[in-house]
Amino acid sequence: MSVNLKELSKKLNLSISTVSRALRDSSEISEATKKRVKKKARELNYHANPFASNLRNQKSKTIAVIIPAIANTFFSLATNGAESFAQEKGYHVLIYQTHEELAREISISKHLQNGRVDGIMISLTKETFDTSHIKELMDKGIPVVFFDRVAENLQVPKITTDDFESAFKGTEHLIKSGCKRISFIGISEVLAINNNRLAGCLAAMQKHKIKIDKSILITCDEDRIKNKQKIKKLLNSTNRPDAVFACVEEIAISSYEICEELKLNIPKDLKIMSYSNLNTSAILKSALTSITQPAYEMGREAASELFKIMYKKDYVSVGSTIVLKSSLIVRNSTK
Amino acid sequence: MSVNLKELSKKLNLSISTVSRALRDSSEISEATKKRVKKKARELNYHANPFASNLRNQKSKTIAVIIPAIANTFFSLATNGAESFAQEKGYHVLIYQTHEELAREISISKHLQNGRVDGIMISLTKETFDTSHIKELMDKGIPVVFFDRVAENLQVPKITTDDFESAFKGTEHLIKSGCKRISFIGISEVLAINNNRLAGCLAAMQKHKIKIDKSILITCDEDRIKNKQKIKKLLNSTNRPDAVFACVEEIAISSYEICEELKLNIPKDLKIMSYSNLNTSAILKSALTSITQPAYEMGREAASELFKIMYKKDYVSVGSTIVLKSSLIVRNSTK
DNA sequence: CTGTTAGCGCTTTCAG
DNA sequence: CTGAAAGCGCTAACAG
Repeated sequence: MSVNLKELSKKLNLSISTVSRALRDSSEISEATKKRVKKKARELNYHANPFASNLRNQKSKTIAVIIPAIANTFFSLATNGAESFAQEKGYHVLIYQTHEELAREISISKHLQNGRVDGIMISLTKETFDTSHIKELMDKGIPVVFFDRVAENLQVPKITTDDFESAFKGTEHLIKSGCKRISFIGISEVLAINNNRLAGCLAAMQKHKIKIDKSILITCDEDRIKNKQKIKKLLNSTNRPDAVFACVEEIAISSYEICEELKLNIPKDLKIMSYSNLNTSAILKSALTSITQPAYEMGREAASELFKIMYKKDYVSVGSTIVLKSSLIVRNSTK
Repeated sequence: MSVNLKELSKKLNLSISTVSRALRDSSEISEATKKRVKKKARELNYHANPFASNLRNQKSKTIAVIIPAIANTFFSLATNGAESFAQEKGYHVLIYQTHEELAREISISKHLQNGRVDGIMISLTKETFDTSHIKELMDKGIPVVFFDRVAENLQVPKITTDDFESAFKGTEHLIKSGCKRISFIGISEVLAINNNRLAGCLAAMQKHKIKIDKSILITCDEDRIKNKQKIKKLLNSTNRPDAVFACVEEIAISSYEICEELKLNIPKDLKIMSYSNLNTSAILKSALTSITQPAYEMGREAASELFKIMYKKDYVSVGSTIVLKSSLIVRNSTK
């Protein structure tokens, strides 16, 4: 169907190897032939078969991005950054969603052991307590980089934001706005981001001598319906918190929706502070106060780190961590 | 590095071809050997090299999704649908962003002529007036499907929503809420979605005898800054419209932000109606009224159509169009 | 500077 | 039911 090197070389009365070299600007080919070859290639609309090259070179010029969900502001921004970086480098990006299921994360990891990609960027699921599937990839020599949802026990570059610090500041902001009973709603008991954010939140409360009530530090799970019920129970109780610190956007939105149902006035009855990137639009700003992660930059940074280790011949990954700064965006009406 | 068929067959004292067949459940292999082979393969953690298979089979089990931007509610939802469908079928998804630039769309198309993917799903850029690059792909025998931003002159399956009808209904809603001076803010003069939405909007105005002022039917372009200025000028003028019909979410958000700057009260001073999928969150609902497209379903539907034509041996694509229904979500405070 | 040749790892006739 | 061998299209070592 498509024209290949053999045909092309025949038309040019040159050997296959000469043509191959000419097309890849090898220094051992004269300028004259290079020009002639390239012209003909364009004429015949020649495009190298990537599988043949990949097979020969043992590399694919492709990276994988594994994320819980693409339809999520943070992850789609990060994917944007990663894809943009990769495109600049002439690389292709395969995308895989785990839908927050460890089983899928494992299955995808297994699939990628075959060398289909030269490197992997991953943000773990809520459920990922064990990372031996990632370890296996590394053992096969496939470069891996974590971003945002990292596993701390693996020797892999990690790109995160300053979760503890930002949560600390965010909570201080709530306290300064007069909140005395702050609830933390998390997404996982195994994810570092969750635990760091919780720790930052608690530290701020401790510093300002706010009583910590463990019964209003809750964790959601996979079940959306149950989560809503949990949050509803929390917000509908007689000694309801006066603020919610939502670990992620998704939870902030659920909380917001429940406030509407319960006719609670935000921010009078309840303040919502959340990690969220929706506030790139003015719209969310008017509804809650948020901690925004530099998501696009994280994607680019992660890709950039990945390329660094991909380019190394004998790749020995180190567990360095790059921490980017989040920023606190204060709700309009609170300022 | 990785174990291959040769090694595996050596360990089993079988020929390469027998092992290959056993692994792919060929009927000409005895159950006993199949079992033995598969067990060993698992033991040795064997994974077929995809490039070798691809080269041999001339197919990649990979599709490409080409979109203007991934960090966009509609496109990320659609990508979610496409990726989910592909994952179910055991296919991989390559993602490419055009960033609304025709030049990139062309460059990506050229890259994909080499057979890296078995099929392509694409949503065009704002600038795409000419689609010969897509035609070239089709001529190379690569199945293509359009979704949302389609080119009407090509014989390709197209998945769209009922743009005219929904815009008509959305505009009627504005009119019934008392609007008398409605502005349409578009994104392109070549995209069918833009023109169909505009047509629907105008038709509703005509039906209800609302005066159409061409000076407030405007089109944005690539320049974000200029766009904001245009919209600001529109909303700051003495005979400002009492409603804006935003062709896409992006424009609705800009309009919203400008209202804040100008201290315009939404929806009292200005109503905003928009195509938007942000309203999956309660948050946007409280700010504007929107027409929501079934984005996830569109992604799945487009993937599904793509697979249909990919599976056909001698693929002759027809220009069938599948139209999905959008829904009008009315702003809370207006109900 | 150009050509010949040997694979990359897999699938698939064709023989047995 | 199993094995030998050719070849997918490209690259790179080796020769000239």
